[in-house]
Amino acid sequence: MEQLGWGREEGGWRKGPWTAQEDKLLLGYVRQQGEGRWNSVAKLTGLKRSGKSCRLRWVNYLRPDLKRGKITPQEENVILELHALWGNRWSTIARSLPGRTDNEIKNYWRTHFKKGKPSSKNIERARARFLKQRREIMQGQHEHQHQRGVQDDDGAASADNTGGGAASHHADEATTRPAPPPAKDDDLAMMQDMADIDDFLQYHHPMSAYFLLDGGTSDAGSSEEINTCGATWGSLWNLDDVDVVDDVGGGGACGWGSFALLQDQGLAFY
DNA sequence: AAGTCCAGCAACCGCATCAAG
DNA sequence: TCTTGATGCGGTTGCTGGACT
Repeated sequence: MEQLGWGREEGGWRKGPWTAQEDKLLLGYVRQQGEGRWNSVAKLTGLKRSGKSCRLRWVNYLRPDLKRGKITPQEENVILELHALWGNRWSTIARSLPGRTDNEIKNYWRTHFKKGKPSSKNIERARARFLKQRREIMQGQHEHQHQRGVQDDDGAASADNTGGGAASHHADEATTRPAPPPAKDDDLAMMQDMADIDDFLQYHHPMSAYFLLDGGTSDAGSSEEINTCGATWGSLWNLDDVDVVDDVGGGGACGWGSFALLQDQGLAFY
């Protein structure tokens, strides 16, 4: 049944499901020309698809680094928590899940959570919990730096081994990490929270913050890495009370014990 | 076996943003 | 500065296949 021209040509452009032949043409184009300039795909390949359609097909289906298969529970946790922070910013969330597309995550959310679960209460709780932890850690670090005082003045490099190292790391990642969600509405307080969270994660938890396992070049899709990251997010978010936090790291270093542990395991994060 | 319902997924649409001219 | 085209993003729609009656 053909509704709304589904599977037909409209205005010179084909619409509807892609055929294997069309996929082949598009793949060939990307191999030769690289991503981008989608509007020239039709000219160069004879494909009767709009640039938009080509881009979408590539991003959501043909990209070689896409991770197939069901969303894992760990990924689901990440989706839940990031959605609690960012709302429907699917592309931002997707950047934290290598091999997953915004469309996939959006669909997953709609089918699994849209119908009232988890409750917005839980989302709020997760966010509040995180912000609380963040404040404590920031405070702890501030005190730590204060104690060190100016005695480190001669060694900016030495400072870089702690916070500075993270800072340089931070700078390096600036080009690849997801950009902080842009202000789109007037909920400035929330946006401030989100920006804080973003910066905070970047500094203090660069690995799990966005994993930043470059979907295009790394083996990010391996379930092992995903699971590991998920576990870290679990430790980040599932600290149901601050007692646990205190047990791990004496306040300031809370929860990040798992981070060190993962690094000890020789896992490469960047 | 046939019909219905619904979850999951693929794809389209409209709008926003950005860069080049 | 304005216009225009390309690209990105989020919302929505439509198809498919499996589960259920």
